[in-house]
Amino acid sequence: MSTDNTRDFVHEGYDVAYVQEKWLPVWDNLAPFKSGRPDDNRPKKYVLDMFPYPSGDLHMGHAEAYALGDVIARYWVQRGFNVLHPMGWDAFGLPAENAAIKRGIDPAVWTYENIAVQRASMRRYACSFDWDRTFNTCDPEFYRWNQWLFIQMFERGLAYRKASNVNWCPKDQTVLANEQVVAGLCERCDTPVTKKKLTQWYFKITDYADRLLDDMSQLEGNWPDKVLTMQRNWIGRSTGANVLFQIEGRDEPVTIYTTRPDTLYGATFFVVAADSELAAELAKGTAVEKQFAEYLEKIKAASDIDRLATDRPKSGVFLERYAINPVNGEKLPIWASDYVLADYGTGAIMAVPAHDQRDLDFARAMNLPVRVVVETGEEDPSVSGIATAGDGALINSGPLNGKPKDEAIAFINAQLERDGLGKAGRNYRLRDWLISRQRYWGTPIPIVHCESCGEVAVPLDQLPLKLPEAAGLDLKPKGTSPLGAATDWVNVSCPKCGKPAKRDTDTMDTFVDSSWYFLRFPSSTDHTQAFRSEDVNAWLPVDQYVGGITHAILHLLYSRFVTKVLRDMDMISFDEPFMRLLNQGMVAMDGSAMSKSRGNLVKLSDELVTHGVDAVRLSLVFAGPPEDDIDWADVSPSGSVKFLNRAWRLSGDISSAPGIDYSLGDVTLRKATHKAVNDAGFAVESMRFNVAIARVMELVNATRKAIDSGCGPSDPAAREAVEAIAIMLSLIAPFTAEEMWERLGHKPCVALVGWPKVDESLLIADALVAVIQINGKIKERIEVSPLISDDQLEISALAHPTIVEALKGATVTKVVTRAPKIVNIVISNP
RNA sequence: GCCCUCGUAGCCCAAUGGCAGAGGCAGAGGACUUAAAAUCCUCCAAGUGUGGGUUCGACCCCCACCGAGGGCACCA
Repeated sequence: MSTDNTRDFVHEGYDVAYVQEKWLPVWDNLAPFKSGRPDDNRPKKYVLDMFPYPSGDLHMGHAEAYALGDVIARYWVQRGFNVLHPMGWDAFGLPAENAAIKRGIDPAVWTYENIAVQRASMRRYACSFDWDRTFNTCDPEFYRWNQWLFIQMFERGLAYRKASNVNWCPKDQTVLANEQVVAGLCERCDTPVTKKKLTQWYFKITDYADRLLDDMSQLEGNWPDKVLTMQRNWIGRSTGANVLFQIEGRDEPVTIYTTRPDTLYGATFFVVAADSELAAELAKGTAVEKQFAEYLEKIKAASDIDRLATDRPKSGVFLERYAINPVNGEKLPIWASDYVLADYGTGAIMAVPAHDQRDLDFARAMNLPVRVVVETGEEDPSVSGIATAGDGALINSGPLNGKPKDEAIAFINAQLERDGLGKAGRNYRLRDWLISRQRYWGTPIPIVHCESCGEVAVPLDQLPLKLPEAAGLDLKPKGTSPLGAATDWVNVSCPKCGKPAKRDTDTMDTFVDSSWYFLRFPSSTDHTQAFRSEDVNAWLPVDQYVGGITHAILHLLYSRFVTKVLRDMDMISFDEPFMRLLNQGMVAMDGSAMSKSRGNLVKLSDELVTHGVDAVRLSLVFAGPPEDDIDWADVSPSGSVKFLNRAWRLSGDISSAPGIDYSLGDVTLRKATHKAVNDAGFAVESMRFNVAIARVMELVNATRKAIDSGCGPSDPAAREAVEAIAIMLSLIAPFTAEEMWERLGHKPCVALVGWPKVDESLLIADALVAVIQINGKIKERIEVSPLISDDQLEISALAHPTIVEALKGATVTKVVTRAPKIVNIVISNP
């Protein structure tokens, strides 16, 4: 027995600490959630919780997510499915490296220590994971397949290196993918991101933009709309046209992208991104070259955050050069400005101030002409200052005059294409995924740079390309990868020609690891390949994915991308990795997110000691809909303790023997049981876990009453009810459920006994109360058979004394009857 | 500025267009107890953010507004 006397539940309840210790070894031994048994004929389901970063022990957020994932996984096990519910660690990344620098130890040591702590906590938290399949991404046996994946990408032209102005986090001293920059700040440390010109590795996710967008139709209704919207916004597809403009004094024309080719006749000037090469070229040798250079310096100094402010006044420099509008030969003055982005489209635009607000703002600031070419019926933009973006008949537009927008676009696109001056095109906001990182604790990029052969992939039989030992390396962030200092590691002979060459010293973004880890679980013990296609195709796609909304774009978009690449390689047979997605809410305290600095941190370990594992799990799941945030101040773990004790006490009251024939039991209680089982199952399948728990609470209350003042403890219905309660509770409160099951005279595991079978005939109530309304207002209630017909109910309603009285002198215009629930009598005069 | 979601007892939350309350927390009273705790029983409370509309009937569907949260926001 426990000697801990700080707990508040010792009184009439069971000893939680003792029960927890009692069952863990039993479960270890029975391994109820092992999913790899070869003779297992059960249908398959794959339930996956996003794997954690091992930054310390588990916290309340983990506790909520894993409690929810567990309800789903355990439910499908009870329903007779062979459930794959694995767990692993997203073990590469900066926190380990930063901790290692601080303490002067190997990041691996810190990482593996934390993994051990988390794993032990997950066991004590009774997570239904299949531990046979676990892995850590920092293990060479995992990351060698990261390297394999990289080489597959490289060989297909989907991994490439280019020089570009990249996002740079000055604090972490590494580059970031676009997805890792949130509102101009580093997603990880909130430091303002700067730009740096670097040659880096990219994955060509833009090749998959259309499929990433279009395949979302498969996810509609099964993923939160919010996430789908965020991904759509992120990909940002637009349709329009690419149009060639000649530049005076330049041989080559310049292509611009526009979504409104119908407004070509309304172009009154031309703008190039000030930080583009084109701008520099056009400015060169002109009288304004110096002015341009000064402007460029000024805008380069401005941070991304400044640039993001939309109400910033427009600025720019007239380059004293001209572009020729291809449809009417007009000379358009060319300006350089920072309101045009160098890396979207071609970095050059035609400006149509009448119908584009940004162009209008610029025109007004620079005193440039405004020409209306779409008759929208709104006020003249040059007067109102508001560009008119709507549809209408084209004017001042030559052959387009009189046409509506869509027709004009089709016409002009065809004409441009015919004349070789342009054609319809699409553009995306999505950029290629920058995967190089200048840090130590990640997967080495398996490329050798050779002066004669260029970029050469490390031969597959030489994988894993292991990280050099951390000992002796300076891991401090300094803007270049620490791997560069590992001379013996860096200097190799070229795999192709054998001449001296150098390894790539960057490591991969850790999102590469998580972009395919879910494929590894079905065959994680196979060390000859990344995954066995037959196993992956048998288990995947993931039936239910559970994790935080923070990965709405990053991890989920990358995973979808890699899945499609592997599909194209014929290695897997599905397009989308995650069929259903649940984003659990956050756990807050007193109205704000928990944090040490706020002083409102609730320690999971403390809560577990005070209330027990089951009560914490129950509290988190019962607190509300899973996707809602939970305020720990609003939930009552001690209330959960009380409820669990109440349920547990029932199991000790039952005086019948196991195996008794339920059909002889009290019908009223049996009906309550079958309704609860039916409704709770439906609620779980609809992810309304809080409602499922309410149904179990109801049944506990009904059973208490039945035992105390109804059919009594020996009635078979009482046993049926309490056994059903134990089984349903096994999804949420596994210790209590197992303890109840044992007290009911059974052997473990309650987790495997199967969801109680619902007898449909017991779902029909004996008698119901039907409501009689007059003009929608309730006048009377009558007890009726659940099988009553509309006609019978209407007759009884109209014959009821109260109704007869109420209808005196009134004209009945209509009677609406919905047996067995309601009769509504519509009268015209009272 | 645009888009999405949500507003139900003191609080957290339920309710296929059909009796607004399932469940819990908090509160009140009672039983048991020498007393307290625990347990058991009973009770209490909103007319669904506001204003319109559709309907025999609206928390639910439609429109507008108010409030909260989230996403997007020089992407041509």
